[in-house]
Amino acid sequence: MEKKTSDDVYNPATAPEHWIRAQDSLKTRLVLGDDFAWLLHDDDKPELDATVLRYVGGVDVSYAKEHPTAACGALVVLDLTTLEVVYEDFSFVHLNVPYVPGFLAFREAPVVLELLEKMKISGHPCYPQLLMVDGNGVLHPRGFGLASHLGVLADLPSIGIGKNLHCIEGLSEAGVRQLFTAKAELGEEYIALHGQSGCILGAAMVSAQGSTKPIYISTGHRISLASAIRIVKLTCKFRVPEAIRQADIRSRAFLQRHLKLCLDH
DNA sequence: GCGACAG
DNA sequence: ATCTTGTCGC
Repeated sequence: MEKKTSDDVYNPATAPEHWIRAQDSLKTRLVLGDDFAWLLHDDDKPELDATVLRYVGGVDVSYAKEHPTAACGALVVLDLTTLEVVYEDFSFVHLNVPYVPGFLAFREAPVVLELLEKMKISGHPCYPQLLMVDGNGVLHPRGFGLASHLGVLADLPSIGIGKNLHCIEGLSEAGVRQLFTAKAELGEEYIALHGQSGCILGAAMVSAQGSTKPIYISTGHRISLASAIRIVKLTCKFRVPEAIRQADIRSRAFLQRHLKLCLDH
């Protein structure tokens, strides 16, 4: 039988302080600069034997309104040369942990880590060299959002993508809009997000032609913001980078299929 | 005190 | 996050 661990039980009275300690502990392992062996395809590459980034992972978790505890985690892998999906896997689970702003990882990370571990031990040749995450990295109240959490625990370079701004350190959508109108004439396609302390937390970028709403990019783990921005540009067919977009679309479809099958039985 | 708050 | 058809525009 399944054994309940402390992770399975959500105690609203103790969870916040427990979670903060866990985030602070994991954060000691966070690497903010480029720390990977591969190159980007458009890099100058004098080393002919160097590996080029090819397999980009995307993860997401979907939910169904009528079943509040039901969730579907998805892991997809894209071939960067074609932006086609070369691997997909899903996991239907029941979540006991609620969404609490600032603590998304405690709800969504376990199912994603399970999918990554399953692929890794299978020895699949397309195991991702980089992970793109639906949620922020260091653009987070304690500098350790879902993308950083997953990057550290999976020991993978990771990029955080927010579709909405998590307003911390005085950041606001209105402020971002103003910066964009000011920088638009300079041909800048993204703007740096400066915290009150002056450090750069991430970037806002208008990633698609017809879109005015930016996405919010931040370092997850083992990658610089500059490299993260380059990779996001390489993977955006639409506003949301393709790896995350495919994980989102396919996890939603899988969840609906799964729920429909449950009704028949 | 009040509102805001990644997914 | 979740639900959802048509419809406006290039």
